[in-house]
Amino acid sequence: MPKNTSIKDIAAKAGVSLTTVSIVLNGRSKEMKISEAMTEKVLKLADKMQYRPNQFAKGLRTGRTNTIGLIVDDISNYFFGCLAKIVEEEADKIGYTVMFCSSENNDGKSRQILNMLMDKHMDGYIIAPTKAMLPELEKLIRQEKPAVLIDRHYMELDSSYVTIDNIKGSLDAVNYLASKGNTRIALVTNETDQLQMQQRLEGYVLGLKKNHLPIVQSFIKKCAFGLSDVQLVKEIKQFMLSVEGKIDAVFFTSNNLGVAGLEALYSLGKKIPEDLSVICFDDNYLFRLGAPGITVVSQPIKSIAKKAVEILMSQINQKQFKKEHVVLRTNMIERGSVKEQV
Amino acid sequence: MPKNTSIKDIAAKAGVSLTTVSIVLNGRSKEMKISEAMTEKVLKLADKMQYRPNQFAKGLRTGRTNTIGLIVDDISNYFFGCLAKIVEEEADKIGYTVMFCSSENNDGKSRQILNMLMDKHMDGYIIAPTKAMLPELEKLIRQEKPAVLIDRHYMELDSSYVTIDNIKGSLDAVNYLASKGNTRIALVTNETDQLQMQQRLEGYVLGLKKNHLPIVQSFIKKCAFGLSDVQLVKEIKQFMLSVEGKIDAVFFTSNNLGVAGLEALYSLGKKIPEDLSVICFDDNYLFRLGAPGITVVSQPIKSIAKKAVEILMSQINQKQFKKEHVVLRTNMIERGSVKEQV
DNA sequence: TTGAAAGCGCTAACAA
DNA sequence: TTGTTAGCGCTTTCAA
Repeated sequence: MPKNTSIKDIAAKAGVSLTTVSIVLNGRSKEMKISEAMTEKVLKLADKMQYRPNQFAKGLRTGRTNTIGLIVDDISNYFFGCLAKIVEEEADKIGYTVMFCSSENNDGKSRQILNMLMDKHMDGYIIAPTKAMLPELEKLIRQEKPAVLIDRHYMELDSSYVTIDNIKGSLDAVNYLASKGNTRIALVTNETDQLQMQQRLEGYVLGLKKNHLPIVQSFIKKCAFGLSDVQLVKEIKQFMLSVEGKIDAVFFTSNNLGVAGLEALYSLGKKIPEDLSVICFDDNYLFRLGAPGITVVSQPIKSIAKKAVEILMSQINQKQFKKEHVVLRTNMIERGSVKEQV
Repeated sequence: MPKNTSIKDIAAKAGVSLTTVSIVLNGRSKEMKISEAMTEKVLKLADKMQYRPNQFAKGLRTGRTNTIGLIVDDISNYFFGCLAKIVEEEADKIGYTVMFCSSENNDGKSRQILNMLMDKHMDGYIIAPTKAMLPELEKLIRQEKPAVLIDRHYMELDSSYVTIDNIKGSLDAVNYLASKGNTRIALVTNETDQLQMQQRLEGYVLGLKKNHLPIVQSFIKKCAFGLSDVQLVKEIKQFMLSVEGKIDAVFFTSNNLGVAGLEALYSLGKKIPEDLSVICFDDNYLFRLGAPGITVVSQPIKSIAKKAVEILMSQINQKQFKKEHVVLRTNMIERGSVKEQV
């Protein structure tokens, strides 16, 4: 293994000291009044010798890694995949790389990944939090490490976050359904204490009230978290059978519930929107096309990611540690899955 | 900032030397014949003092990071998203984290990301390569760094890889279409020198020949790489218009071409499969459901990811450096997008 | 069975 | 304007 060239090698070759080389390589020549000639010489040598700084040594000294840690539920989910892509794009623009972990909404894993990332000294963290990681999260905040929560946050945790107005989003969905004459609206959501899901439920209830529609408990299905796709479809199918003929619309509160829900509905031979109006929180390929396209409450994924990186960077670069709370608005995209009831 | 506890702190507290602590913490007590009592004491102390090893220092000494670098085209793509998820799962099982970068099939970015990851001393690399990164890739291979290419590889590069039998996959698709009586089969692929795409084209041509069908150049559309979604749809739309009435089936060679293609077809008011049979290489949410579901040549994503990690680990752990070439088989999933022509 | 000390490559305080 | 040196936290050789 031919050892990489180090700052020392360059210094030797150039006949100057380590310091000089270090200064030049860090672009502080001007500041430190290193001569043009010297600077030039070192730079050229570094280039010729293919110098690449050793990030361990650098990190050991400076504590910085130029790396952002990203924790999401599941990188293969449409929402989080798109989010990760933008985060990576934005990070790349400013010379950062991204290390990602999926929490899988699994308590055990949640607990350890944040520690794992902290061990690796991320410069900042973008996290879709789970309850299980709260203790670690508190530690992070206490140490004033740059961190931004996304998708949801915890009231008891004084952190920066970028979320969306979930209540308004759900409300929009119900209002829309109601405006088309749908009066018996079912909800399919997750059994969870995550804020965004609770808020989506809340918006649904609020929407029903505002439109003077009855709130029927048996129209609300809360699926357990962490079910396999197959199980999820099965659960939703059962639910759909239990409310057959009693409802005229169903509202899914996330894209993966929507995908599973559609599978359930198709397998029951339901026609959308003839037999049932469908609306979904979150977008997905499947909803964009498909016949019919599914009307959705779409999240501004790009803005969420950009804002999160932006806040993170301001925390990383300024020593002053400002906590920011950003709540973005959702956007209804009308497609063909809602029937105009007569 | 309260400094983290170091090995030194523990040594001081325990009244022993650094060495002893290091040995114990690395689980080499037995081997080094450290007394039970000593071991116990150090371990307890480490736990109580919340010791977490400094990865920089460790890396600086050992050169290892317990991190895998993953380079894909686009993390938000269905195929790569799923792949990334499994890679992360597998890596997690063995105490590794994953750092990912999207090449975006962009030459400039391709060239730099591998260097970026190498700077960060990944223990191994899983890479969907692009032509632009060939020089870096060669360097990697020359240095015998653990690396596995996925999805495609380069003949001129003697590396480990995990791919699928693209020719056979395409052949299956064409055979299937032909068996249903489709005789005028168009192809929508990318303009690229990537092996997998060339092989899919090759399989298509082979399929036509085997079934004694004519090869019509104007039935083959090669879309430029890196088009935006909107542009892609537009291009495919134009193509579809140019072959309107002349074809009875179309074969898309990747999931994102398929998604764009469906959008194009829907916007032209085409009914699938009545107006046109459709088949696609690669799966996607959209194809699984949707009315009708799209018949696809599906890739064994899980196996690809698992195998890649497995090979990587064997390279990382054994000093002996074995290159492996794995070619997995695709799997036709019949859905409703192919018409039985009469 | 344990300890002392060197050194991984870099930065920064201090000296010249 | 440039050089010397300490030290970041860890592993490992060598010595005791």
